[in-house]
This record gives sequence, structure tokens and C-alpha cells, in this order.
Amino acid sequence: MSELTAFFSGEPTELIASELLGKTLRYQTNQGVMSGYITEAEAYLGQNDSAAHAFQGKRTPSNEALYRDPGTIYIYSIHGRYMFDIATQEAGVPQGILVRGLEPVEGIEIMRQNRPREGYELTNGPGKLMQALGIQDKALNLISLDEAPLTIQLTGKIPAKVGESSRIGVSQNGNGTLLPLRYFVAGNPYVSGMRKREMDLENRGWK
DNA sequence: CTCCCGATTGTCT
DNA sequence: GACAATCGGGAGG
Repeated sequence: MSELTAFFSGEPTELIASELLGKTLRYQTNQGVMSGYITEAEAYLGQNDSAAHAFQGKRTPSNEALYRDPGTIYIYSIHGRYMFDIATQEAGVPQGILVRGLEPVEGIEIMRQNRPREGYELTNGPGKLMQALGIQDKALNLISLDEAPLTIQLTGKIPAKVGESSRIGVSQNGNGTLLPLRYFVAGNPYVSGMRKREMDLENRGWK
């Protein structure tokens, strides 16, 4: 079992989601390398979670990746934007984590070409970070992070404080939808909806 | 092939 | 903080 496979299984998905904060997302393209620290993530807990795509065991060609091995990339689109998820837990257990924020480290100029916005507007949202990376299709869907040009390195930063909240865009009436399954680096500007006065512009929420 | 709609974003108040 | 735009894709016939 690879290091990533082990990381994305073996403990509850919500714990994995919080531990994902500060890890490095890295994407190798023919434009160059882009990377950044994950600042925000949400856990989706499969068949018992009414907000999850696999609620009640729903399984279709589009959400197939959730049922695959831990570390499988799950890309889907909504509102005409692309989202990046990672399957967690052993094959057959359709849980996953949605990556919602990224603090750019390498390849910022490439990102700005893909998405011409200034500062934290570049990657402070799930659709925004995908646009910045230049991922506008599902070519990487169903591929393992171990084999894709898009991968995660288990090195990076440690959050000084992890914030929690209910998940964004999830209607608040259903099984599990009230749970605080969204995790973010408190004070980091590259977190969706972070208010200006709550931003820690000096350390950006890292230790 | 049609009908439907959302794990969003940006813009305006 | 509210709301409309928008669009691809997915589910089902």
C-alpha cells in the first residue's frame, strides 16, 4: 500500500479531512509546475450522509470514483465549474473529501494566466482553484493520486488553529447535514468566505 | 435526446 | 447578505 493510500484510509474521513490542511497539492503540466497548501476541505460520509453524492448507496458512472480505492481522484462539475474530491476509505466505501481552498506556492504566474484575479481571489474556492490550475475537464477522474500528474505530498505546513463549520451549500435539513464537517485553516486568506478582519495576513494561520 | 438542477461564483445592495 | 446567471452533465425514458 502506498503512503497516500494509507493516509486516505484507516481513520475516519472527517479526521483525514482536517489532517489534509497544510498538505501540498502539486500539479505537473506542460505549462509548468503548480503547487500550493490546502487551506480548506469538507468530508462527505457516503451512504448515511444526505449531502453526499453516494447517499443511500447511490452509484452511477459519474460518482464511481467515490467507490474506488483511497486516493482516487473524483472530479465532477456543478454550476458549470469543476470540483476536486479525493476518495477515502477502502474500495466499496463511498466516502470522500472535497478540496475547497489552496494557498499557492509554485507556479503562481501560470495560475494567474488561467484565472486572472489578484491575491486570495485566485484560489479561495473549490471552482476557483480548479480554474487556476487549468483543470476544466474530467480527464483525471478515476485516476489514483499515485499515478496522476496531480498529486498530494504529505509535507507542507501545520495550521496554528483548525476552524470547523457546517458544509457550504448543503441544505441544513437531512441526515448528518448539521455536522461540522468543513475544516479550514483559521485566518488563512485562501479560505472561501474568509472575512477580511479575520485574516491573519502575517502568518496566514500557519504555525 | 430531453429535462432538470446543483458540494458555486460574482455582483449588487 | 441576498440573489440571479449559467452550463455542463447526468439521469431516465
